Amino acid sequence: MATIADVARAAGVSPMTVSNVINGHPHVRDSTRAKVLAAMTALDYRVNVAARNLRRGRTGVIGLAVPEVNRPYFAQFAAAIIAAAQRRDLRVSIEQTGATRENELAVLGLSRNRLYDGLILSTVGMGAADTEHLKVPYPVVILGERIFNGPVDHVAMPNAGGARAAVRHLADRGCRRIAMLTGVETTEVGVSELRLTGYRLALQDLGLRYDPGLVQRMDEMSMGAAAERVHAMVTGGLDFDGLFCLTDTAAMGALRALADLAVAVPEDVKVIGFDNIEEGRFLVPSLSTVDPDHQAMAESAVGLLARRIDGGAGHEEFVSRFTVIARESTAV
Amino acid sequence: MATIADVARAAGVSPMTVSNVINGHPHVRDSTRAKVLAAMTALDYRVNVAARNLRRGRTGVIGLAVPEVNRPYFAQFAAAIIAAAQRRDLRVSIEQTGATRENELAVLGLSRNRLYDGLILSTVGMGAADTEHLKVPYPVVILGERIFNGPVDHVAMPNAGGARAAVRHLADRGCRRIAMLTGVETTEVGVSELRLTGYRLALQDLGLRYDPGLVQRMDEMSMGAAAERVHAMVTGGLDFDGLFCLTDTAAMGALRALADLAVAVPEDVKVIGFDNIEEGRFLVPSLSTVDPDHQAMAESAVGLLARRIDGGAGHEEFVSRFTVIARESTAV
DNA sequence: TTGTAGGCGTTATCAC
DNA sequence: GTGATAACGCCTACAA
Repeated sequence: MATIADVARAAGVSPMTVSNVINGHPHVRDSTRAKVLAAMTALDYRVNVAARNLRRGRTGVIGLAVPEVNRPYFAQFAAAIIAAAQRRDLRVSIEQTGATRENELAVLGLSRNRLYDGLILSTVGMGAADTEHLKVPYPVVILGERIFNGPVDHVAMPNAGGARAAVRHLADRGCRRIAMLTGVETTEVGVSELRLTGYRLALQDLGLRYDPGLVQRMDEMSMGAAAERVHAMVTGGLDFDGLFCLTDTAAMGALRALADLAVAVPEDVKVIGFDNIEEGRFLVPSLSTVDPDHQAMAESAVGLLARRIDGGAGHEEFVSRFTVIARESTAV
Repeated sequence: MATIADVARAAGVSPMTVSNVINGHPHVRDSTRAKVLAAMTALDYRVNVAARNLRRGRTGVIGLAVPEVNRPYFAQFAAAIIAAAQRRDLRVSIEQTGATRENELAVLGLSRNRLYDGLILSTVGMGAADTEHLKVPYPVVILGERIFNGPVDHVAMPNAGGARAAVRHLADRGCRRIAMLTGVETTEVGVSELRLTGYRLALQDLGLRYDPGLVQRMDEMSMGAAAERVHAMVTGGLDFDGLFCLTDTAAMGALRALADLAVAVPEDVKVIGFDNIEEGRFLVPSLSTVDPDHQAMAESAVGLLARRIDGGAGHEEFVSRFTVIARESTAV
């Protein structure tokens, strides 16, 4: 529990000099530096981050708010964010919002207590009407579509474009009755709606009729819910030969349900997901998907936030590129 | 950026009274409280956490160091920890160690900067020889076996017991040549060794001969590495009818490799994992596993840490119960 | 019930 | 190249 003052006393210098040594200031005589370093070692000195934060007005911590870390996609994203932050000497504190609007707003409020230097917020429940809430006195990067015109940076996925490509991929492999497994209509520009837009655009491209019966909405994007829904679709006699799932996680559930019902994938139904979670490669059959390049998104989110923390102005938007990854679940 | 002083001025009271209102002290006249609250709202006052931390000597943040959040098991665990911490008004900052000894030690050092009130450390790379490093001036809960006699609490999994039960489960279903997919020998009491102990004990119980050739060690516990290794085992002509995988993640890779080689699961080889990750239920075939009750472990880890933060003494150890979950991969 | 004084540990400023 | 001073915003003790 030694303080700078203790070290200064031991080294026979002033606290300020110790501080200068700690912070690598150039104008310190080598012999002085040596004395100070020796004293620091002897006393096992550690900086008190709270005091430094108070003085500097910064915490060195950024917040990351995601629905739940225990979802492969967000886990992957969180891992990438933490790694990117580490490279910039920032620590990451994670908040779980459960994908609800209230919790997303609560996180914005929390951070106003200067807990974090900045916040990366994955918006799922919030909508355009909540733009006001984004007017907070610290940098925010929204992970999601440009829902808001507020004073925030955005890191977006190519939702519509990726979905469009996924559906085209199914059609290229011969599918004509392509179903989509998506979420409930939350906000007009939520992930579900954007990917649904891509789905519809693809159908148009292909000259296929849009059949609302093929669009299946689920309350919750879990493997279990997806499995149940697909089960119901098949036993209910819905006719489809392709299935585009909103997320890979949902696709995992779908694959399981199809296996239960002895519907062969890809022979009877071809399945494609979205996110490229690591697990997809190892499923049986392995899962075709849209890869939105998390790495680039994470790097960009942290980069934008860091720039803003350092006083950068102007609101930027980053949209990652995507790739369609063809695996067994859509093989011909 | 209003401070307590600003609020006090606006409300016509002293800063101390504002502080009392903020912290819910009882002896404040209602009318005074009302005035203060009004001023706080008007000025949009937010406490400065850095200042409060400095004064209180606490940060309200606990560190959670895991190899990587992007591994289903640790993601699940992290989610549970964060939820448990949230219930106690603690925030969780995550560090990724990559399962290396150096990084685990580095995290211990980091936290000495009073960044966290306490630390939950998942030890993988550290061994008994590192006990010294655990002597840090803040509470630590080790997630892992009682490797150390140091001044720390432990939250342990029933590694040996769970492994023993898993192997017995395979034998009960008719397996006689049971292979184990495990990690490299790191520490004498690492997860790999403990579960291997369970494996050997089970063989003894069953009167089966221990065949070192059936114990397959991998450098890295990933799906990809496991798939490769199992591929090599089969194409190399290794004779086995049961496979106990160190983790469910490894088992996912194993299942994939077996499918590639047209080895039927469970008919030709039965497979069981360890961890009960959520995905296991949805694999094809669904994965039998040992469930170590993460929920209880997480709750207990945060509970122990919170108690220590609040000054509790004495080193406790919590070992969770386990259950063997039988699914398709070990069906008869 | 409310207010005053002081210090938590660090660092920016500016003088020497 | 080094150091004195002051301040970051809050809260514990004590006084009124």
